[in-house]
This record gives sequence, structure tokens and C-alpha cells, in this order.
Amino acid sequence: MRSFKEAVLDFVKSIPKGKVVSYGQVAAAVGSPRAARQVGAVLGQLYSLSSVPWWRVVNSQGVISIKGNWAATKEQQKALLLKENIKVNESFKIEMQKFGWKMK
DNA sequence: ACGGTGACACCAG
DNA sequence: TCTGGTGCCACCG
Repeated sequence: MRSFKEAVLDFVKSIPKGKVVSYGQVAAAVGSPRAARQVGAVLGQLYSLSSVPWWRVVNSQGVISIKGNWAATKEQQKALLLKENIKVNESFKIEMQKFGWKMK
């Protein structure tokens, strides 16, 4: 049985470029619909140059929710998203309806 | 074993 | 739309 952490990282790596998903979606995808907070805890261990596209994960409202004190910053995530043609407004908000990734 | 903690989600006002 | 409170659960000391 793979650990929750590994499952999360594996799923995040499968997110296609140019798309974003919510923490809840990731949690649900790995079998724990209520463990969205843990997803954040896992991503918090990564950094901007990681092989894992952690920046494609935002909260359910489509907003970047890094508080600070973490390896990465909101500005950093915003820049990475813009680089993939994903629009991020002044409030660090993304149009989930347009950039959200719906699994099948 | 147990309680504190938290890149969240969801609901009420 | 925004704020605050509550539920949740994997991880760590």
C-alpha cells in the first residue's frame, strides 16, 4: 500500500500542463476526500525547482493559498502558472471553470 | 498511544 | 462576496 504522500505526489505529476486542480480533488483522487489539508502539507515539502508540478494545485475557490513561511511563495506560484498560459489575477485567483482539470 | 497542527472544504450569516 | 467557525485526517513529537 503506497503511502498517502506518495499517492499525492504521483497524482500531481499526472496533472496536464495548463490545467489546475483543487486540494480536495487531489485528496479524493488518492482515496481520502476529506484529507485536503494533508495534500497541502505534502506539497509544502517541495520547492520551486521540484519535478512535481505543485503549482497546479490551488484551493476550491481557485485561489493560491500559500500563507508564507513555506519554501515557495504566492508570487512564485503565480509566475509558474502564467508561464503555462494560466491566467492569475491581482488577487491570485484563477478561473477554475476554464483552467480546472476534470478527470475522467 | 495521544493530542496538536494545518498550501483545505463547506456551511451559516 | 467575504468572514468566521467547524469538520477532517495524515503526520509528527
